[in-house]
Amino acid sequence: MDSGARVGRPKASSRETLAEAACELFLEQGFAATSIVHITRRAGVSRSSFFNYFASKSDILWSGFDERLDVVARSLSDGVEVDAALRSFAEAFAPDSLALGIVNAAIMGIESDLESERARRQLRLSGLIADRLRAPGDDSAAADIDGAARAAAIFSAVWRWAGSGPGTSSLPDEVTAALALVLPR
Amino acid sequence: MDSGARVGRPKASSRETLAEAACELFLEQGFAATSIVHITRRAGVSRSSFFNYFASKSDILWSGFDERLDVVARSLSDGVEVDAALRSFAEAFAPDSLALGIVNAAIMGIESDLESERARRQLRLSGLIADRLRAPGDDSAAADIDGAARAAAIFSAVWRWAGSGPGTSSLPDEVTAALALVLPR
DNA sequence: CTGGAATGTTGGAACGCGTCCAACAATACC
DNA sequence: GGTATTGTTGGACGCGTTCCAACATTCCAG
Repeated sequence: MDSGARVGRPKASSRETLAEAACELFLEQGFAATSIVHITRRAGVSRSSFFNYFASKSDILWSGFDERLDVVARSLSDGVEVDAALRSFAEAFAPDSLALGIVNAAIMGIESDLESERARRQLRLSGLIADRLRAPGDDSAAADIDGAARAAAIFSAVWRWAGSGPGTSSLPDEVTAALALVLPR
Repeated sequence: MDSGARVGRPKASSRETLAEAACELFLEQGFAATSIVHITRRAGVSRSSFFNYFASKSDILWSGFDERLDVVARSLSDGVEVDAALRSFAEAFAPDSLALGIVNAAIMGIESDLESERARRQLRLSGLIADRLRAPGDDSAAADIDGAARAAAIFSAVWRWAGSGPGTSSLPDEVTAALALVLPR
């Protein structure tokens, strides 16, 4: 558990610096019109450095979410109960760039990008849950369907929570409410 | 119902020609390693012409599927019953580039692309169904969840059908079986 | 103090996708 | 033959993304 860097050249930037610069620009000129050069210029680093911090442009919005999703993936493959794993996802998720993007999707002009990226993650979560739910010897689509329903509940909750402005509602509450709507088999 | 072109320069190619050339190359060298220039060269046209036939590279695989999905979208917004609309989707869907891609996903190296593109469409269908299902005055996540479950059933059926090799199973049967697994509310 | 070893930054090249456009080619109709 | 129509072509452009070699900054061991 190293708290500070010990050796080597210290970082000249950080994810936060870049994400902040990026979000400002997204709000000012939109996502598509903001190039990576733009972002790095405002953050005071070179274009090459960007990819030391984010794997792609959309990663700026999704990296926090993805970290949480990775934790859920591990929990699920470690045998944690599905609903427990999903609820723990909600508890540790803080308002971040993604929430900002959801609220200001129209201003940033990212409705379509947001949908694509959401879709990928929702399907991923769906598959993770289905794998955990699949009964041995049952190769039917039942697990896929249940997984999709639960994943949809989670994402619907996140969107509702982000859309109503952070603080107005609690994500764990939204998740619990949505999961309660999933029909038990 | 115009059967033949009347006026103007006749087409030098066709979607089929391009799709065939593309699929051959995808099988030979993989999807990522096959550039659009590659495809058009084999098809005997110029690179510019490609975009007269397909909107993107992945469109080669998905255009047939998307056409069917557009029909479903229209049916749903025209008031057709959800299950009827979904079943009619299955009836008119023929083995095409997409089915080929699903079966040979590993050879083509498109597992990840296939997942992304599938995710987008599945979420789209999910939303279409949810909009049709949403009861007036109910702004809960219930419709989203039901939509996701049904969309998952459809896509699960398509994948099973394509994966088992066309001819082995019938897509309408797969769809009916999968829809039967969706729990009624 | 000196010289690695470790870590990070930088600029540039390269590639492919997707968009746009003006020039050109082939067809049907008058 | 002229002309409107439809399609093709080549080229240019911007962007995201990958790769890499050169360089900079820090720590630590001798």
